[in-house]
Amino acid sequence: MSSAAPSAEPRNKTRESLKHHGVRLTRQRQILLDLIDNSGEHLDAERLFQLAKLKDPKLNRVTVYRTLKMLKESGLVDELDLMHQAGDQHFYETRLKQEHAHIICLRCGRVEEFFGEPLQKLRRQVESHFGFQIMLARTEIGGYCAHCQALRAQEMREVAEQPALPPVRRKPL
Amino acid sequence: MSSAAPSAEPRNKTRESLKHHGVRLTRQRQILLDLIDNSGEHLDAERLFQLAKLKDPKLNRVTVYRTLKMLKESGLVDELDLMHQAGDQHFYETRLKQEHAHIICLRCGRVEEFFGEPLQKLRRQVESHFGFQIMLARTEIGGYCAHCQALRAQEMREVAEQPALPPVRRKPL
DNA sequence: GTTAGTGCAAACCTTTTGCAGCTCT
DNA sequence: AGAGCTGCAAAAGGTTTGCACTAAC
Repeated sequence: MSSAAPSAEPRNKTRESLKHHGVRLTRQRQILLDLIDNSGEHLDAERLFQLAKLKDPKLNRVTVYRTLKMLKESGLVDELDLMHQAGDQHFYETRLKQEHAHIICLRCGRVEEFFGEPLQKLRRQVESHFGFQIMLARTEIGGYCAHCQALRAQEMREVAEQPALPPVRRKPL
Repeated sequence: MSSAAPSAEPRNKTRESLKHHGVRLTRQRQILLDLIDNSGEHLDAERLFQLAKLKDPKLNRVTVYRTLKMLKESGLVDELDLMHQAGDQHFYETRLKQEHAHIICLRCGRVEEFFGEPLQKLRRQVESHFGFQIMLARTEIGGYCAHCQALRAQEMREVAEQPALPPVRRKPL
C-alpha cells in the first residue's frame, strides 16, 4: 500500500452528495465515512462502532446506527446480510464499486466478490420483463470455498469414526 | 384452481425427506408444513404463527421458530429477507421450486418472482471461477413496480406543491 | 440563532435458550 | 421406555426512540 490516502476522491464524492441533501458533516460522520470507505472489509454496526471509538471514545453506538440508516436511505451504502453467516446483523459497503455478488463460505466465513455479466443481464431482464425500476439489488451465495470443501470432507470422516462427537458447526478460521 | 389439494405430492416429498433425517412428524409440524407448502405467500415467523394458531390455538411461537430453523438446516426451505421492506424479520418458502430472484416493490411491498437463465449462468460461473460448492443462493431486487412508478411521480408532484407535508413513506396498498 | 445531530437511557422487535413435562415411535 | 419435541418464561441480540443538550451552518 502506498502512503497516500486511497479514498480521497471517493470520499469527496460522498461528501458532495451529502451536502446536496442538506446533511451536516459532523466530526462523527466524518469518522464513520472514512471507516466505511477505507476499510476493505464488510463492516457491521458493532464493528464500525468499535473502530470509530478508537478515534473518538465518546462516539455513541446510536450515532452509528443513525448514520448507517441515513447513508442507506441516501443510496450511498448498500446493506448486506451475508447469509446471516455470523448472526442477524447487517453489513455495509460503499456503493462506489460496480455491482457484484457476495460469495460467503459457510464454514470459514470468508467473503468473495463476483463481478460478471450475468448480474447486468439479470438487471436488464427484470427491468424489461416487469417494467420495474431497480433501486437496489443484492445477490448472496452461500456454500463452501475450495479450501473448506476438503476440510469438511475430513471432518465428516472424523465424525463417522467417532459417533460420540456431534457434528458441531466449526468456528471461522 | 381445481378442488384437489395441490401440494399432496410435494408435501409427501418433504415428509419423506424429514423421515430420512430421523425427524418426528408431530401434529405441530404437520400444521406448519402444510401452511408453508400451501400458502402462496412468503410467510414470516409471526404470520405463520398466527395462521397456525387458527388450527391449533395451543401451538407456541417458539415451536414455529424451532421448526423453521430445522427446515432451513435440512435444506427444505429457503430464508429470505425481501430487502427488509417490512422490517427485519425473515420470510420462508419451500425449496421445491426452481431457483428464482425476488423482485420487491419498495412502495407497495408486492413481491414478484423472476426465473431466468442469468441465475443459472451466475451459479455456473461462480462454481467454476472460485471452485465454490454452492449450497444456497439468494437474489433480491428492490425498486418500484410499474404501477407504483406512476403513483410515486404523482406523490412527488404533490409534495412539491405542499411543502408542509414531509415526504413520508406510504403504507402498502 | 436555528435546526440538525448527538449522547444517554430505555424501549422495541425478533429470535434463542433452559427446563420440566409431554408424545411420538 | 426413551429420545425427541413442546410450551412456558425468561434472556439475548440487534436496532430504534424520546428527550435534553450540543454543535454545524
